[in-house]
Amino acid sequence: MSQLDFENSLNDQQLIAVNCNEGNKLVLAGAGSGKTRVLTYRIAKLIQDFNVRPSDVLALTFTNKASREMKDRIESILKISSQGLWFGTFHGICRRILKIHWREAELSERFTILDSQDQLRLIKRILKGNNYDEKLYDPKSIQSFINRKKDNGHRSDNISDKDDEVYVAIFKEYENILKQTMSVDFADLILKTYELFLSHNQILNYYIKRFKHIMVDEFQDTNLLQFKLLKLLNNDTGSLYAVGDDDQSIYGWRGALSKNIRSFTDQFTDVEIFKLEQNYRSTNKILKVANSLISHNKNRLGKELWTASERGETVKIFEAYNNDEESSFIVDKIKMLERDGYKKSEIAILYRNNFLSRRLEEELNGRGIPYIIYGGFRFFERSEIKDMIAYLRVIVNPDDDSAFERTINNPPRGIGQKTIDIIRKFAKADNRSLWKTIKSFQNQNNDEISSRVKTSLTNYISLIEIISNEINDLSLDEILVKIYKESKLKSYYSEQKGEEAISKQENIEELFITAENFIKNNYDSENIIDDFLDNAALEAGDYQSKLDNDPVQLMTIHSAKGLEFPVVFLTGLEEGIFPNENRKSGEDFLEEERRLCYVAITRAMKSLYITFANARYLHGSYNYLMPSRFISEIPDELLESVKSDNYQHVKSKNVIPMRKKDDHKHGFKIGQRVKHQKFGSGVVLSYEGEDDNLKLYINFEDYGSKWLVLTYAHLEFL
DNA sequence: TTGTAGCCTTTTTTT
DNA sequence: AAGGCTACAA
Repeated sequence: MSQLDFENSLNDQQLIAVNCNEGNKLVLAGAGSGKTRVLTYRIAKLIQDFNVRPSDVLALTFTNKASREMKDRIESILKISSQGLWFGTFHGICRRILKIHWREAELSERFTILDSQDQLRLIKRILKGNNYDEKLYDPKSIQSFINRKKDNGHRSDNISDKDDEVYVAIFKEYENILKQTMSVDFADLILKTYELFLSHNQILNYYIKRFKHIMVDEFQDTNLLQFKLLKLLNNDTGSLYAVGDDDQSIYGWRGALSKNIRSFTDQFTDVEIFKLEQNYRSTNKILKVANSLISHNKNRLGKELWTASERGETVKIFEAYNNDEESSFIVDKIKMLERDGYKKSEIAILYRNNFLSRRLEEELNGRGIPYIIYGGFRFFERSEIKDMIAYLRVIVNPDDDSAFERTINNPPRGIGQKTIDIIRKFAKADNRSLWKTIKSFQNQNNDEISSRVKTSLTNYISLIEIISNEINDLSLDEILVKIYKESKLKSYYSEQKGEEAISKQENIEELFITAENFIKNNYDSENIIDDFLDNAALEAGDYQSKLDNDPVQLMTIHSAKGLEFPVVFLTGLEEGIFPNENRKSGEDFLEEERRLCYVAITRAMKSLYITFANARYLHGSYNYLMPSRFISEIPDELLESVKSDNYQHVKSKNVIPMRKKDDHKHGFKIGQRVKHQKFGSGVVLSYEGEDDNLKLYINFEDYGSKWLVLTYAHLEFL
């Protein structure tokens, strides 16, 4: 075994954190301080010098990308195999455990994983089935209610009496259906594993013994249940090695508790804490920008990153007229950076939400620059792919109602809403799945179902059964090809004209290739179909415009966490978009947005461009927007304002000039203070429409942000 | 009853 | 821009 040179690969602080004895450790590590480096070298240290077997180690992350990244790094520094070492996301690892102990977990061997889309559909169906008004009971808030409960370890029979009765009733029915249809949702993967451990001591003990060393990256992202799970596995005898940074906590909306970092010392025994405050990633100037921004947050454990690296270039800020100008500026710069010797894959474009990528994609496409999008319009979320996957799901598990409903009349085969409602009614009455219900129609007369529909149902049943029977003789990709043909989806799409149908067909062809690759990469899989399905639910699949080995990297800030790039473009810095104001804007929420911005800034190693646009197409219409408050929270002297004309770099004191076009014929400006009879005083954030239809978006001090029609609002301009 | 064209609403972030 | 919903034709 070749000896690793720990001394020369790590600085003093890092070395202490890597060389420590076994036991519970907490590494508080700032952005770019070599967090993942420490984690990977620690694993190497355990295996090399502490004689720990790889199979004694469990390495947990939050995103699939982070997990792959860690695995790659470990395998490149460890010259020995990491075989037996479990890498994965919390969800992925729990799925693996549940697949092994499905019987004890009271699951079916081939349970289905519902993604959030499936979950939402199911909730809508329950609402409809009970005649609840969707306006009164918003499906999305019910979805987050259920998820929040489960993330905190509660099921519907274990709920506080403060909760809305209807919500609880829907939660109950929801759980019932999951059970009936042998499905689990994302939260279930964790919760079922937790419950399995609580109810089966011998299983828990096995894993306590097995995972003597548990490593957790991004510890600030753990939720209550994940924390409890770690505590169970730790059992006061194991060693948990957690790495985290409260300033990078950006999953509060998903139930993550950054205070888990603080609870760590109380809840685990003899915790030793290490701090890594030296940043190796970014230049001094980038770091200063990051530090000045995050200092506006009150709720921090407190730490100041420093760096010994060069001062570097000043962070650039670009004010675009609209999103067209923003994207063409970025592509201009990319071409320039390429001439300067940067590889395209060293350049990342980051944005707050996925739809902001669209205009950027167009521009990149139009000007022949290859790119890859991580997440975003996910491959496995495309409707035609979901359709194909749904067929595969029905074949594996016909009781999977969500997949059944997706496939029963797709392509149209004469089974409409009415029929489906009838099937549902019987299914609910008999407490069984939709599939079992239509099977029972075959051998009994039912006057609610016409003979024509009955034939259609029988055809559907035999379609599924015929493919099921051949499942053992065919490979995964052959099964998919067969589904495509036999389901008539193939002829359905090819009869349609238009670009959309063509692109759908192409995507399905792509799915066949994905399946082939999946077989190659998982040759040791015991059940390739199940693994493929779970992979489709748990892993989104990245989308690449065309195959190229040097693409520009596009992703949301959330998925950029943990990564670094020599050049970063941080786009869409406008009020309403970033900070995003879709949810109620409490102080906590704003701080999380600010941390998100901090994460974005600290991804950059050498140069950082921040861009914002005065106007942008949003939801189909043209909107005027204010620059993000985050820009004004960064001291002017740390930013250099650049013009789209490449050669004219103008240093400006006033980074956010008042724009001429804000002066509107109605006599108000964006940023103008106004007074309303009922809502009191506020500030104009943006406007839309003209003349009598002119609507103002006003942020009232006491009532929050509202759209008001100018003609009716009787506003007083102050 | 089903299929579909066109209207209406609605968009955070990930597993 | 895309999905859901409604109204209407077949």
